[in-house]
Amino acid sequence: MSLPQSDSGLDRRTQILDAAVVCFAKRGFHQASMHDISAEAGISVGLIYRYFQNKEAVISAMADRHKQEIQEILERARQAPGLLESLEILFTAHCGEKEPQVVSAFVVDLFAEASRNPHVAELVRDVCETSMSGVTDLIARSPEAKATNLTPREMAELIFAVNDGMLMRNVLKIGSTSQERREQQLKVARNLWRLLFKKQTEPAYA
Amino acid sequence: MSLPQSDSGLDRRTQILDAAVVCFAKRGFHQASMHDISAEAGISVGLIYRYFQNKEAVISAMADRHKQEIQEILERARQAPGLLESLEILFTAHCGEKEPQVVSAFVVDLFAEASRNPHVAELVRDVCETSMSGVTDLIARSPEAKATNLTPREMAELIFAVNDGMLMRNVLKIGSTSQERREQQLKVARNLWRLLFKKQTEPAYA
Amino acid sequence: MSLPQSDSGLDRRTQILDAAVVCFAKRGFHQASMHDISAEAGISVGLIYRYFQNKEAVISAMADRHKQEIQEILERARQAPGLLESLEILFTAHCGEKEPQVVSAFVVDLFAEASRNPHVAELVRDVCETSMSGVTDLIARSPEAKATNLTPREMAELIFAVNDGMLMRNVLKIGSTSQERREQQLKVARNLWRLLFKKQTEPAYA
Amino acid sequence: MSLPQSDSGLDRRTQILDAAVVCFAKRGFHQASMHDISAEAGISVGLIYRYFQNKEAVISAMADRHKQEIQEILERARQAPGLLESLEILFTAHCGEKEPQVVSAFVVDLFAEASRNPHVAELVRDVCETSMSGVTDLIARSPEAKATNLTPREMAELIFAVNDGMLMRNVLKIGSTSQERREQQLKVARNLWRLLFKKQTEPAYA
DNA sequence: AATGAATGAGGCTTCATTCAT
DNA sequence: CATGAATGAAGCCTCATTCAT
Repeated sequence: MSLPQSDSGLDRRTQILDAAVVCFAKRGFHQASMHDISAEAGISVGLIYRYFQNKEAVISAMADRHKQEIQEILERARQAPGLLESLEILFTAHCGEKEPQVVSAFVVDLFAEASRNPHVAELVRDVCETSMSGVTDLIARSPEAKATNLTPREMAELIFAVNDGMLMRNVLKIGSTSQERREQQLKVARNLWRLLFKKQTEPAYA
Repeated sequence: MSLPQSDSGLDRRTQILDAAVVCFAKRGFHQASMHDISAEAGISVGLIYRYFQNKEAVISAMADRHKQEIQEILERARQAPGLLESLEILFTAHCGEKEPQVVSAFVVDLFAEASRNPHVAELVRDVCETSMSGVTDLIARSPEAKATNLTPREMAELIFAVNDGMLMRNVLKIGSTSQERREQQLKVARNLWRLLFKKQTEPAYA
Repeated sequence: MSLPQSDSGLDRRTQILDAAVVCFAKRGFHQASMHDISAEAGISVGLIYRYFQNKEAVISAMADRHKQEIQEILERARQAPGLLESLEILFTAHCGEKEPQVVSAFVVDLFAEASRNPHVAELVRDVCETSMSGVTDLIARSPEAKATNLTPREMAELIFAVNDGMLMRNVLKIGSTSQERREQQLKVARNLWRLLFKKQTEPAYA
Repeated sequence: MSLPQSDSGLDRRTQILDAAVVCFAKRGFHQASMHDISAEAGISVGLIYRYFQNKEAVISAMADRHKQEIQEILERARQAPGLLESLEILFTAHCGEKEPQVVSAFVVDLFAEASRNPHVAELVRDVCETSMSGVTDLIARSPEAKATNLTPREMAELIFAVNDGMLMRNVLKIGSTSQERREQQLKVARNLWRLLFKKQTEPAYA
C-alpha cells in the first residue's frame, strides 16, 4: 500500500509468477491448475485473471520472465574478469542457482511447450539467439580463444549445447544432491572449455 | 489372419503406439487426448483400453519403446567401422532419422514427464546410462581417442550433452528445413569430435 | 446474504441431497447419474463436486442423513404418551411420512449398497443398533409390556423385522394408493403389537 | 454333447444364471458387468447373448428362477408334518440354505430392482402373492392356529414381514458367522410363531 | 456352437473461466 | 481490489452389445 497502483500490479504479477514456477515445475504447465497456482500464491483464483488474461498468458509471462533472467545472467557473465569465469557464471545460472531441480524442470517444459505454441517458441528462440550472440561476442573479444580453428560462433554453439544437454539430464535426478550433480556437470563442462580455450595463464607481466 | 493372436496383439499395440507418438509430438503427452490417439490410429477409443491399462500405460510403453530404439541404435553404432562413424550414426539416429521434428518433440516431452513420473524417470535414466556406457566403451577401445587427457567417460558425457542439447534446440524449428538444421548441428558436433579424437588418418597404407 | 458462508454451504448440500434422494429412489444409487442429480437440483454438475468429493460421498452423506432422520424419529417416538403411540409413530415415519414410495425405495437401495460398501454398512448397522436399543428401552420402561414371556429386546427385534419387512414390500406398489397400503400395513403391525402388549386400558382411574 | 440341444441349452442357461447370482450378490445387478458373469461362468461374453437377449433378460431370468425356487420351498413346506415345521423350513430356505449372505444380498437387490423395473416388480409381486396364499392356506388348515383372533391371512402377513425383515438385516453381516446369525433370527421368529399358534402338543390321542 | 476383438455411447470427474458480491 | 461460487465443455474410462472368424 506504500506503493502506487502500477507497482502493486507488478508485485501481484511477480507473486503469481513466483507461485506459477513452483507449480509448473512440480506438475508441468498443463497439469498445473489455476487453482494450484492461486493456492500456492495464497490468493483467489479470480485474482489471477485480473493480472493475466488466461492461463496461456501466465505461461507466456513466465517464458518472458525467463528471457529476462537469462539476459541478466548474460550481463553478469559479461562483467566477469575472464572468459572462463563468464562461462562458469553462465553455466551455474543456466539451471537455476538455488533450485536447479525446479528451474530445469521448468525449462524442459518450456521447450516442450515451445514445440507446439508458436508464441512461446518465438520467445525461446529469442532467448537462445540473444544468449548465443552474447557469448559469441564474448569469445571473439577474449584473448584466450586461440586454441582451435573453430569460429567463435561454433564455439558458442558447442557451449550452449552442452549447457542445455546438462540441464536436460538434471530432471532425471541422477546422483544424490543437486549440489553434487552440479559439481559433476561443471567438471565435464570445464573439460570442453579447456579444449576450446587456453587458460589465460597469469599473464606474462614479467 | 495369417498371424496368431499374440501377434495381432503386438500389431495393435504397435499401431496404437505409432499413433501415440504422432499425437504426443503434436500436442504433448497430456494435451493429447485418448480420442486423438484413437482417431490417429483409425480405431475406437475403447479398443486402446484392451491393449493398455490406461493413458499412463501408453506413455510408459512409449518410453519403453524409445529405450529399445536407442538400444538398437547403439548396436548399429557399435558395428560402424570407426569411432567417428559411430558417433555420426548415433547423432543422426538420436533425433530420429526420418522425422527429427516429431522425435525431438517427443523426447523433450519424455524428459519433462520424467521429472514428475518416477516410472518414466527410471526408464529414461536407464536409457541414458546404457547409452553412456556403450559409448564410453566404444571410445575406450578406439585407437583414435588419444588427443586429450580426458577419460573415455568424460568424453562420452560431453558427446551426449551435445547431442541432447541439439535435440532440445530442434523443437524451436530454427532455420528452414529439418535437413538443413541437421547439417548445421552435425557440423558443430563434428567440431567437438575433432577436438576429442584424432582422425584415424586413412591408415598407413604406405 | 443473511446467512454466513457455512450456512450457504449447508443449504447447498441439503439441496443436492434432496435432489439425490429423488434420483436415487427413481433409478437407484448407481443408475442415477451425477447429471440426473444436478438437473434435479437445478444446478450444474461441477457444482456438486464443490460440496461432495465424489458420487460415493453423496451416497454416504445420504446414508448419514438417513441415520439422523431415524434418530429424530426415535426421539419423537420417545415422547409419545404410550408405547403403542410410540410404535405407531415409529412405523409411520419408518417408511417416510410423505412419500413412502420414495423413502422405501431409497432404504432398500441403501441396504443393497450396504451389502457391498463397508462404509455404508457401518452407518446402517449403527442406525439399526441405535433404533433397536432405543425401542428396547422404551419397551422395558413401559407398563404395557407384560403379556408374554419375551424379553424387551426380543420384542424390539420382532417389531423392527416387521417394519423392515413392510418397507421392503412397499416397493412392489401392491394395492392402489400408498395411503391405502400404509393402512393395511398398520393393521397388520398393530396385530403384532396387540399380541405383545396389553393395551394400557384407559387407566383404572375409576 | 451327450444331451440333445434343448438340454444343452438349459444347462448353459443354468450355468450362466449360477454365475450371475454370484456376481449380482457380490456387486449388484448393475455394477456386475457381463464380463464379470462370463468370467465367473468360465465362458465368453458373446455366448451369454446366445442364451439371453441382453443383460435385462438375465436379470429377469434370475427373478424368474427365484420365483421357482420359492415355489419349490413352498411345496416342501406344505409337506412338513406340522405348521411350525413348515414355517421353519420356509424361514430357513427364505434366505438361502447354504449361502444366506449371497441369497440375501441378491433378494434385496431384486426388490431394489423391482422398484424401478415393472417386469421384475411383476415377478416379485407374483412370488409374494403365491407364497402368501400358500402360507395362508397352510395356517387355515392347521389345527394349531387357534391362539389369537387374527385371520390366517393376517398371520401370514406377519410371518412374511418378519422373514423379509430378517433377510434385509442379513446383508449387514451383524454377528460373526452366518450360522450364528440364522440361529439368532430363528429364535426371534419362533417367538412370533409361539404367539400365533399353540404347539400341537403331541396330540391327545389318549 | 463359441470366441473375443471391436465399437461407441455414456458416466464420473476436472478445470479454465466468469461474475455477483 | 478481491473472493470463490458457479458453469459447462472436455477428458478418461467402462461396458453392453455386435460380429467376423
